[in-house]
Amino acid sequence: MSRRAANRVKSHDGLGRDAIVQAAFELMEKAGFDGFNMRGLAKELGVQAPTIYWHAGDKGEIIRLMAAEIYGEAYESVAETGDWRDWLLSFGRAFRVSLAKRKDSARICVSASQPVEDAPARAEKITKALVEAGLDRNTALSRLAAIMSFTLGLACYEQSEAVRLHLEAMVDFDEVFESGLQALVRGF
Amino acid sequence: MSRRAANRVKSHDGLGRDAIVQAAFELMEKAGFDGFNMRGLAKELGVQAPTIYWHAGDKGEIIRLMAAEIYGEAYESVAETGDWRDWLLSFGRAFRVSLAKRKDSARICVSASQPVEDAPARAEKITKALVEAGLDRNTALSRLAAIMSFTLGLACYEQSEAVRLHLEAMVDFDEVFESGLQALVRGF
DNA sequence: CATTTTATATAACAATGTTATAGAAGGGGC
DNA sequence: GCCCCTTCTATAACATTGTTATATAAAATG
Repeated sequence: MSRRAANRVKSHDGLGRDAIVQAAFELMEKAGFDGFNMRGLAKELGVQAPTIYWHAGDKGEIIRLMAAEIYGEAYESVAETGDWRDWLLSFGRAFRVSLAKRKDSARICVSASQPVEDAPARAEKITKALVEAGLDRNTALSRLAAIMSFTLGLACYEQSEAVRLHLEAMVDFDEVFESGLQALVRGF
Repeated sequence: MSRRAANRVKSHDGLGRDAIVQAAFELMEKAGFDGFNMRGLAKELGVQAPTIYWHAGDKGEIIRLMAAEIYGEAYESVAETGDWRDWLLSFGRAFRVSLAKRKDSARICVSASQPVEDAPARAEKITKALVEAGLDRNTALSRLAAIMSFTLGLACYEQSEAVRLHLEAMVDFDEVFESGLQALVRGF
């Protein structure tokens, strides 16, 4: 285990995974996705760039940790309810709120691809809830994927400066989201 | 106009904008989004990297041209019909087909943000068709945005290697798309 | 106190986007 | 024919950035 720091929980000083991810979000807020780099993140942490590699993996891993936090917050704040339609509505809104909180969150999620290690377990939890609420497993997964796709895709457009500049005068993204979400769930 | 080659239509030899964009798609096929770089594109064109800048601006511009082609093909192949629901279904499917044709097309679209110069005009055309089919302008824009968001978002997940590895055994993306698309349009 | 582990900095490398600059190739004007 | 201007291309080089190598300080451990 020469240099992998994979399952470190917390280092004895302030430079743990959590601190790095938090600093990463702060840098993302200031610099945006394109201006996000390892030296900037190091400066945010008051440290030199290579130090980060000791605690977290590479840049891709950090992006993945950020995506994990975005998805994690959505999974955690989903309202528990018996109706699968309410589950889907609640999760869609929670995902949107989590995305809206962070600058360039959509590009983080798209670049990260995999929401990191515990994502399957979390997706499994919500899928299970949908199954208990009456959907068969395949349908549950399909509809959850649709809700997530719609929410993520809209955030992509919303966070794209050029698109926003052209559309935000004409459409209200919150209205597009809410009506689209309801249409999707109603249509299922 | 010292160095902007913005409105060049075609150079007298083979190295025009179209050739560059075509080569860009070929390189994207081989190398993927992460392996896509200017030197590789130059090699694809049998030329040195700086030459590209004379014809086609910077890397961002090339990504934008690629996105423009993806969107353009979708706009062109949409079936003309009187019913706004059929318009939306047709456009969603056309967009999906255009995305599916090219490797990492979703990331191209997300990175490009702006579908390039003539995109507003094209979006205007389809919006107009929806209005003529009975929707008010605001609703037309909102629903079109929803269809595009869903289609793009699903492609993001589908083209994400890690997500696909975990989900493709459990869900059929074509089925997720088709059922989601129909649910959206039905729910409107 | 010696040694191993933990944590950081400095230096450096490779890849990549981009610019500066020089020069070839061809076409008009004298 | 010669000059010059536009058009295009290559070479060289620079800045940024992700990442690794390596030395070393600090802390724990025996």
